[in-house]
Amino acid sequence: MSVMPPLDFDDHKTDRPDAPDLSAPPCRNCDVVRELAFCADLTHDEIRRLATVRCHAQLPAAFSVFREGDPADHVYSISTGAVKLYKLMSDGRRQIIGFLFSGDMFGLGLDGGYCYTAETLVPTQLCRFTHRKLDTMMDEFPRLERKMFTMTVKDLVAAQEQMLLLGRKTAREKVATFLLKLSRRAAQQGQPASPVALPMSRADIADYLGLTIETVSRTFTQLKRENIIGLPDAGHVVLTDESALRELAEGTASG
Amino acid sequence: MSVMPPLDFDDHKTDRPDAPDLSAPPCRNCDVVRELAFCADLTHDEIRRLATVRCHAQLPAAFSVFREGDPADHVYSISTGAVKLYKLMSDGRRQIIGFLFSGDMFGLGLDGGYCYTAETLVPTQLCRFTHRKLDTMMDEFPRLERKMFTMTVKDLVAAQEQMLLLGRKTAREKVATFLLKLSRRAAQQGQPASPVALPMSRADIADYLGLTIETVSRTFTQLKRENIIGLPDAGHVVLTDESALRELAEGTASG
DNA sequence: CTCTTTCGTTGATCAAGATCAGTTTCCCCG
DNA sequence: CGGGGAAACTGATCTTGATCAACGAAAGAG
Repeated sequence: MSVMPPLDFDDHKTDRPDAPDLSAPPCRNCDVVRELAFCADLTHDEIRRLATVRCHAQLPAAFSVFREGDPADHVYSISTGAVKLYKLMSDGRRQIIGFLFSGDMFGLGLDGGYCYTAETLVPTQLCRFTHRKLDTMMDEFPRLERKMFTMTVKDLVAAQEQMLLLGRKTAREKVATFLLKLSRRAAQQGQPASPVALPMSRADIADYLGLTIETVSRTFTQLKRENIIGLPDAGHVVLTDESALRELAEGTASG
Repeated sequence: MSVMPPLDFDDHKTDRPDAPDLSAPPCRNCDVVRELAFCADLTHDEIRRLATVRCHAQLPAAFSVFREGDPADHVYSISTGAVKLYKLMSDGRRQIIGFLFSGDMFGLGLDGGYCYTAETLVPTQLCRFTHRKLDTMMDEFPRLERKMFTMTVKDLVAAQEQMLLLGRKTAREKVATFLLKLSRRAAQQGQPASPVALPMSRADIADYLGLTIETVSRTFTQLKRENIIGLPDAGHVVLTDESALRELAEGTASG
């Protein structure tokens, strides 16, 4: 169920953190997502200050950024790419907590250890900050704290929405909700809303929706037969009938 | 499934908000939970300032504080009592997002409307603040914002834990996890950890755990037969074998 | 105190989705 | 281009928890 990534956390740690070529340009890679990321709302000077404590990294796909239980020293922001967060039970059951994209932040939590594992889905550029320095920055720049607070509230609202999905929706409703959410997110990022890309595997989708791989697969083909979606290949979905999908997602569907 | 409360929101609004007898003593009712509530960490003077914009209320049981979709004007903090937060689907399916107790805060969210309904479980004393004034206070007292931020991160971590429960745990595991959580929370509030009180109905528990009333009831009696818990009455549970419960909750149990 | 209503428990049956068991498709790599 | 392996798809069967139905017990109204 949970395959080890090609490189482990320690390699990662020793490989790149303070590599000189990465810390040079002040948030150059972030320009594109400035509007969304937690460093939005800051002035040019504030971003320059923030850049002095950040550390940039380019990671390959299927790479573990950190694991559940690791000492929680850093907070991350995604410049480009995609990340999944998940929790594991001792017998291997897995729940994916979220799929994250450009501008998303992760790594916040209680003291004493990350409460989920973070793994890249595709080659990903990350911005990393130590908790300690970020706390200092928040003291200096109230707008930074406010923005991070707001983003955390948004995450909480999304988590509550996901509780409704996991606890009360049927398989069809779960898949429909998932596809719409991905589509909206893609649009928000300036990507096409309809042939929506699925950078994650069927197993990932299943573990995100509280289903099995088989049920996800069956539901996809079922929706395709009903001409609600199209499946040009396993990694892309065409939202042929978005209104049907919306009705399905809310549980308002007839059939 | 969702019965209307005895009094509606408008009654509440017109009945008490700025009633003189409620705004007089500066957080007298909060003294007991000062350590936990979001106004912890503040100096005496800061609390005095905060008290000038707060509004206290005593609500009966089964009272709607606000409903999903209502304009989100206020943030609430529980002085004493218990509250449930839930989301509804159009066909009546319900997901309880959380059970809240003394010191807990609710009402944060996106602009434009509460994304859940808040209803008292028992007679409850609440502290109410307008978003606007609370924002002003946060600007003045960075410690206040920091505390609210921290509490929101905690809520998020709890929500992620609940996603694992809803998506991947069995009925037995769900119930075991729920009882342990309640017990720990009771202990933290200075109440006995073992004959733990269940201020909510079986329907509430079911809608919190993504189960039906019948399954919750059957699981309780099953655990009772196995001498893992005791059920003196419907509203109390004795944690007879806490370690068995812990194993069950983590999915480590043998049987 | 009794009637009524709601809530909780229990039993019988059902069905959505899980599990088990292949088969097909798509990549990746030689 | 062809072979190996992983990922996705599909079919058959099973199981958990849902649904349907009934009953008992506690709580609230008159």
